[in-house]
Amino acid sequence: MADIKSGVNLLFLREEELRQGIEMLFFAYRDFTAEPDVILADYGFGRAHHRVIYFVGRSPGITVSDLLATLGITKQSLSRVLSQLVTEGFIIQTPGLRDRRQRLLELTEKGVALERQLTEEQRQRIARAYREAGAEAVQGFRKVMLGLIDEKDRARFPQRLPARVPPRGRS
Amino acid sequence: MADIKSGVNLLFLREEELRQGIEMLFFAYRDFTAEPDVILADYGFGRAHHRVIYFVGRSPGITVSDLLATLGITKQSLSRVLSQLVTEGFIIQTPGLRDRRQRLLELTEKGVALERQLTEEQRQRIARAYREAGAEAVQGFRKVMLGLIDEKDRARFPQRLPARVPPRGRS
DNA sequence: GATTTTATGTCAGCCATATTGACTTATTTA
DNA sequence: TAAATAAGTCAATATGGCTGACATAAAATC
Repeated sequence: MADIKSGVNLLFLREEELRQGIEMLFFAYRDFTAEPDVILADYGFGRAHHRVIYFVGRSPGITVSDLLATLGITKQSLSRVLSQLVTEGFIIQTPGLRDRRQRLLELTEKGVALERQLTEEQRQRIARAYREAGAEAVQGFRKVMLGLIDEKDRARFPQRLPARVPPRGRS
Repeated sequence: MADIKSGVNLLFLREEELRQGIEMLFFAYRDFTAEPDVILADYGFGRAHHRVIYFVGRSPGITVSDLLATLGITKQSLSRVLSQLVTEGFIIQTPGLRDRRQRLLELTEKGVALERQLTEEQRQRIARAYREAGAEAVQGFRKVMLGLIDEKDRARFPQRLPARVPPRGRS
């Protein structure tokens, strides 16, 4: 009887633990995106604009194809948002040197400023959470998060020394 | 010079680490919601339906107000989704006993079955990530995630022994 | 007992973001 | 030269949010 009861209890705890995991992801993502949304509204932009600005800022000179793959949306969806950002001077497109079909994307100064403004609060939120949790907890956080992410995207997260493309490779 | 260089390096690592944090959240959330979406499409439902089914399943007998607060949307937004789920027999509403203005929400058998089907993959994804990362990492993950979540929502995540409302309190 | 507040629901319209499908243009590759 | 690729566009559609205004029933308060 004690065995059964404890077995049930373990199952319950496990179920509860997994559900909490699901919900933590939901609430964290929600709260995490809420703050930039307020700023974006001032510009008449939405969350989609933020994502584009973020990833272009992250990888200056990124191609449209790569950006599409990163965002996981269709080019038609990207089109509106991207052309808006280009028209309003937050992003510039320059033809690729090796392949002139490509249009490499970069933030303008204005774009960099907006990216900073948008991401700053998120950066602070993460920094605070990391600081309060401690280095060991951060390692655990990374480990679990990587396990949650599809295998194909894990390569985006090198443990150390990202060996990234040098900033502003062209020009 | 060594000091400056190492200071810059530290800043760079910190920046890189924070950006990876932002991105892990983005990709984890995206991959996490992708699988249920496929199933939902079979029913003509969207992600919003999933969230309603999930939280009603999580707290049987929840009031509409509480559900709204949990989801963080307006009643007009909830309305479409909820009435669809009620009409199609996934959720039943029963008047509150103490306050007959309330309409307490519960999953039907059909609703429970769908909830299981939808959440099962997510549960497995979390379970796998937890298992592979280990108990210590999971503690770190929880710590950081809680730090990312707005203070007002942290009470949803008791460390142990949730002391939840007994399932099916009424009837 | 009358009035106010609360819980819920509904109608209408608007906006952002995503989708699919079809087609175009320029450039590179085979 | 022909085929494949990178990027863009037009059109139609779906989903999921939003605001505002109004309605009903029940509870709480004066």
